[in-house]
Amino acid sequence: MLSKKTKYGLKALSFLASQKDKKPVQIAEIASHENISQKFLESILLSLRKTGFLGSKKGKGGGYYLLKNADEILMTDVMRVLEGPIAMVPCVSLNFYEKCDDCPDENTCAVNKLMLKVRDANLSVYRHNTLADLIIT
Amino acid sequence: MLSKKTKYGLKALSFLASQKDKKPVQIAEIASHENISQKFLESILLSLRKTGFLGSKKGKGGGYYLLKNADEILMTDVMRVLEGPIAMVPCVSLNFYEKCDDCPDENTCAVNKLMLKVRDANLSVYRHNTLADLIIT
DNA sequence: AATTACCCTATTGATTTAATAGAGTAAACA
DNA sequence: TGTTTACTCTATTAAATCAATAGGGTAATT
Repeated sequence: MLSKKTKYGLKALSFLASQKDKKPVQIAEIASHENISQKFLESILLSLRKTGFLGSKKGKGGGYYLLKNADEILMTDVMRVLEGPIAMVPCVSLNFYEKCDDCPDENTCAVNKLMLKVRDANLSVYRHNTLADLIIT
Repeated sequence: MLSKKTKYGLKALSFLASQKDKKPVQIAEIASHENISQKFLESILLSLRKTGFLGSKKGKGGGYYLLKNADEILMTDVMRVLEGPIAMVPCVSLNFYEKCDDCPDENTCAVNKLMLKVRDANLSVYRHNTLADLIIT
């Protein structure tokens, strides 16, 4: 299951990408437009800022805005920040590899073999989609 | 993340599929060979029996065995029983569809659009792999 | 009849998730 | 310069899910 955090994060990014200009948008406006708990959204936007996707401006007329063009924001990067590893098991993860403690040999592991294919399929989707591809004009 | 239930279930199925004949294998033997808590494995095998993947035999010489050939067991079916819906959000699920209560319109939803592609990619993997494909001789 | 091994229910501890509360801080504008 | 606005941060909590454990019950085989 996709976490609410990821879901809300994607919706917020899409909303920002659909703005005409790159003027800051207030948290409250994003939250109400996308039906998201404002406080929860705050923490999500904060993590997107800390990872370089968003910029923020304080004070009157402040808010959040995209730091790059939507078509330069890859879904692989967004998903890794919001949802974590793309792989379903650590032993097939590119960025978060870990050996399974219960598995004697990855080369003969049925789970490993299947999850490797699943990972590749998912990666392929995320690599070929940018934030711009999610916007429906 | 893949749940332990699914992981263990896949390992147990693979172990059964790798047997020379279709004689019943005891829970204890599967558990020790695959490093799985025996009691936990019991409940998993039980659910696989109730969903028609396994047969069981009681008494001495009893155990679990595959009801079909490994190449007739599709990963889509196995995954749906063990892990649940393949889709990451209910609004793109084929077998477990549900409308998102926070989303006014699926047709313009960025999350929906992306997760539809992800679902198709995953389905494609699971549909083209059977239990036989997981076995490394 | 005794043994073996499956079958079932209930409970628990740990972890994660989603949300809430409340105080703090920095920037803009009059 | 002071006030408003809106982002920033920490802590807490309620709920849900996951993984495992315990223990007794039942059915089939020898």
